[in-house]
Amino acid sequence: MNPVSTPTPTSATVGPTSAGHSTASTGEGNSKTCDEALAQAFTFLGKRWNGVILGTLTNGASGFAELRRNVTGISDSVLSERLSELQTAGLIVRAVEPGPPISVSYQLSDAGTALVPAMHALSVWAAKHFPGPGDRTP
Amino acid sequence: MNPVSTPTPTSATVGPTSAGHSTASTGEGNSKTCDEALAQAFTFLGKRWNGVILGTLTNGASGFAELRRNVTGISDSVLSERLSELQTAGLIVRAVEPGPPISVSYQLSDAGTALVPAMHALSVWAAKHFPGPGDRTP
DNA sequence: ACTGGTTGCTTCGTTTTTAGAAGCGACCGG
DNA sequence: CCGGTCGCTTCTAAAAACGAAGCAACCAGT
Repeated sequence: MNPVSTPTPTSATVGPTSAGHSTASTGEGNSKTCDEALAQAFTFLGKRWNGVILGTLTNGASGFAELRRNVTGISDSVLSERLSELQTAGLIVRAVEPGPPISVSYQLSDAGTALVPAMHALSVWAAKHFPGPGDRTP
Repeated sequence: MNPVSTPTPTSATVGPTSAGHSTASTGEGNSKTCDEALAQAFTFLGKRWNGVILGTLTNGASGFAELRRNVTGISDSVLSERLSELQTAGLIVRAVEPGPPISVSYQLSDAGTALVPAMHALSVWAAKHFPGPGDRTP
């Protein structure tokens, strides 16, 4: 399980939550490993920026530069890489408008959109347990 | 926003989902940034291994070595670091049993436990959109 | 007594990932 | 023409993760 490599959707050894590690759950008796599906979810969500990018796209389609501005702190190169990965994984869709000026927009795919309720649950949890950016009283 | 540093719960500049970037949401008109609470959640969940560790601990308390085995693919040093961070953040609790042999166990805190439903939602989503470890048809 | 194993980490060097700046062609407005 | 934006790409530097070795404490077997 090496998430360092681009989470190639083809490999079972992807992400911090690679299926590889999940498959090591032995299956019998001692079943204290992470749920495989959850591990799979964290193939993407456990990778820096993906969660925030997807969260940002819940507001609607955005272009590269717009995302760059709205996902504060992300670099061009990482954003480009993440968008490519998320697209390959089928979580977002990239649409090109060809006529001058050419423009590109990214939006959540059906799969990405299906993730929104879970993301909302995370948001609700965080709002409760991280009351303020500087308030650490979980 | 530098998640590279240990997500010190005191700082507003933590994680890929630092409050710093969320606060840059400008607040008026163009509100397409990620929800601040969600960004905060990804301070931890967007960091390699945290989601899987927390997911693993939903099965109940575990020792270090047990976690090491059950979170397949994680290294000792990263596990140690992550446990420390998650404890500092109040998501897990470390309990020491002193009498020979000394043993240490980690379990979800109240805040960590409160995260379980959201994690479950993620798991359900992933099971639907990633049907199999090697099956990439979201 | 010694050996080998487990536990719960720590340390250190290596590899991978992320960050950050600069760059490019296309397009637009002044 | 210039300067700006867009949508990236490229390259170097910094940070994170990896992987192996190490340590003290403890236990069981010979």
